[in-house]
Amino acid sequence: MNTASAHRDTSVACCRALADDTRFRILEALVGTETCVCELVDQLDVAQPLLSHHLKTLREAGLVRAEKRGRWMFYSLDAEALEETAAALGGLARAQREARNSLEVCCG
Amino acid sequence: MNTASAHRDTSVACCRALADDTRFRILEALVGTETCVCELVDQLDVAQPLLSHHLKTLREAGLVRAEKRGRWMFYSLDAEALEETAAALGGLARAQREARNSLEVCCG
DNA sequence: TTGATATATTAATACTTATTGATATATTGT
DNA sequence: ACAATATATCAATAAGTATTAATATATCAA
Repeated sequence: MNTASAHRDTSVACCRALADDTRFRILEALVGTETCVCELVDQLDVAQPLLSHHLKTLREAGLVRAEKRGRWMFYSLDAEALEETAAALGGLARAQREARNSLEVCCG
Repeated sequence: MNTASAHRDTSVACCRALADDTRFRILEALVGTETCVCELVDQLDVAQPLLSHHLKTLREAGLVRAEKRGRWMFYSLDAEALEETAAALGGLARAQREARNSLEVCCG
């Protein structure tokens, strides 16, 4: 496994975690706040076991962190993973823009 | 449907299209070149019907454009959709960074 | 200790999507 | 017209994932 495909794996994994409406709403709800699951249940109107499941997916993708305090589990957004994914997509876009003048074409 | 959820829909749809290794490799292969399907078959070692299927997914997400010339169909990267998705993710990350000082916590 | 609360896990089901092989359509060259 | 090439579509299957209900685990309050 080379570096390029390792980076691709990371980006694809993050995009997969982001590719669900419920999970994206969770991330939006977590911006700027440490939030427990019961609060998310109220805010997002999603069943608790389903939330735990999606939060696990997000945690495995590195997009959120979890910290247990008392009987609550507090989730927070990890900006770094988001930034890396954004940079990967932005990098592709930029490379495309820069190459636009010298577009190769195959199969003449 | 309000603006916020419409934007979310767009981001989620793009992420879903990006959430597959084969499709991500297609996008990388398309950077700076207009490429036909047969060329992608060679470069990526993916079966032709599968490629057509994934290209359709990417086109529906707005990530690639298709143009028929002769018997070939040329695909190219659409930087705009990538930029919009990158901006959406980057925006979440930035909002999180900016709010870090004043982190709310629920459930005392 | 007992009951209540918060979260995670498990099992079952439904749904979506990736993949493959076969075939249809369109275009070009002979 | 015919054969060859390029691409798309279709049908079938396999694999993955979202969702729900039930249950387990952990913590706190009384």
